[in-house]
Amino acid sequence: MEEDSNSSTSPKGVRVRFAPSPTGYLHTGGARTALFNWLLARSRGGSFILRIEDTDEERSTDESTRAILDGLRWLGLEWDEGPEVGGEFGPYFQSERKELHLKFADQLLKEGHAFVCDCPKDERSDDKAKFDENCRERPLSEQLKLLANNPALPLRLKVEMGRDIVFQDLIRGEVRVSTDEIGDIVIVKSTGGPVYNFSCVVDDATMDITHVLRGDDHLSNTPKQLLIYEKLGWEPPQFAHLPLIVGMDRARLSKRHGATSITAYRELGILPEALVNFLLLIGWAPKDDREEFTRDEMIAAFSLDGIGKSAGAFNTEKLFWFNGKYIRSLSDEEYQRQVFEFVPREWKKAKRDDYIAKVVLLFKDRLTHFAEIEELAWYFFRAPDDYNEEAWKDIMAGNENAALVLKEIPAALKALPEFECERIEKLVRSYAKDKKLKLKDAIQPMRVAITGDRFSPGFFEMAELLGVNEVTKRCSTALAKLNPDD
RNA sequence: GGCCCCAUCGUCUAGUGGACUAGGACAUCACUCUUUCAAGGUGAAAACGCGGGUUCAAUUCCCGCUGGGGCUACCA
Repeated sequence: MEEDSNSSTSPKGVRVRFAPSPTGYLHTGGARTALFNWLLARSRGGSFILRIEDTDEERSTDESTRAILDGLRWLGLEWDEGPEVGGEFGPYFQSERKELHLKFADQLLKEGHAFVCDCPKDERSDDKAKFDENCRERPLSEQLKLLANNPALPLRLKVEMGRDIVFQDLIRGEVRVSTDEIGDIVIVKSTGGPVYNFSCVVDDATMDITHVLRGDDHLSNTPKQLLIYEKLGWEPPQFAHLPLIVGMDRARLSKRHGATSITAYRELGILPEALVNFLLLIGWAPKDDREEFTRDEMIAAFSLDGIGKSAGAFNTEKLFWFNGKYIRSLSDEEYQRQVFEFVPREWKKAKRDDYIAKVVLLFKDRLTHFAEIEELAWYFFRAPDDYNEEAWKDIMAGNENAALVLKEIPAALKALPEFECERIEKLVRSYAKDKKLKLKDAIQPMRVAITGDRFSPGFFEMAELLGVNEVTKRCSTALAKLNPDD
């Protein structure tokens, strides 16, 4: 693929847009499209424009608009023009541009490129090339009369049959479609509202958009839009169609593949940097083997020729891996601050913040996302009320030293002048040595007693945090279960 | 159904007409570190969908098939 540096790129640089319809939350595919647009603008010193396509009054909601703006900001994809920031090409809500769209539709009608169509609604849908020529060839005066009598009539574009519409897609290469497949497309609905493809063209053109970078699902819209540009006598922008993001089963991304909205990842405790880095690598690859990119690095490395043609699967495991990396790269303070948002309310009620801060730090390299903290660290806030069956069998019931360890070590720990990590370690190590036990055999029973299972952060740090009373209490609870007769 | 698009390890991908014994990453497995689990380190296993061409040579170019996907609205 050639980098285009040709005539259609205006001297002020590229102008790209992300144009979501506010009918739901910002979803994964949309976020990736926004990211690539943003990257193209930033890497070429151009502008990234946000336009909200809210012409579907039934489905558009303010709440969705809110969610989309929030989502983009959270991802760090700031727009140069659009809602809340303004710009000289506004308004940036498509619904507010209706008059403009209709003005150009009217122009097309007057120029004979469009016509009032009174064919029954479903008659044209099947065979586009065959239809009643009546309405198409009617003189303008008659059409206007028709419209005056019945305003609920759509406007169609007059499309010559048997023509090939050809364009160079920056990602796909040459795309060719026959007008036989297109037909006389509707540009204004019988409700009087402009149709998506028409609004889109008018907006892109009047907003001076140079590159339309959008999902593959729009590929078949492009020839239709090109026809509209042609009839309007406008120079079309460059087009680039991004391959879609699919689920691991290659089907369209949907709820059953897990989270699809950006908000959901935010709520799981995914860092925006991780999500962006991950999204970047679906459909785009750098010239080298790098995988981790800061914003500046990705801006520097990005170019359209690194974009592939085939759909990519959204692999949540890799996202989690990226996120773990990004979590570990946070400073301790920043990590604590962020994970604190995910700490359950009961923990905050039960324990002081500095205790919680120390606890969460023990899990910094164990988390793949912040929301995991609850299921990993709960035993720092309450004693286990049961023990994992396997763990109990292997480590407690199946270990003749368990009872001894659970009785003697806590007793010794109580005698410590200061219940602190290094002293605990020293004591436990020398105890194990005296009894000719492996350190593991001394520690694992206590770990099970404390956590209910065989995994946890380092024992000595954990013990220090819990305090001598809690440690001895949990050990004797376990001991009581192990030796019910005592 | 019609039209269109796509096709390298399970997944994201690199790559080229001969340097490919096809590279990297996630996941997997093993080893290592180690008080367990992680994290870290080392290593292993793992792919050019099939069939025809073109060519001295094809994963790379062409055609067909198969598979997957998209579009097929007076939705956006």
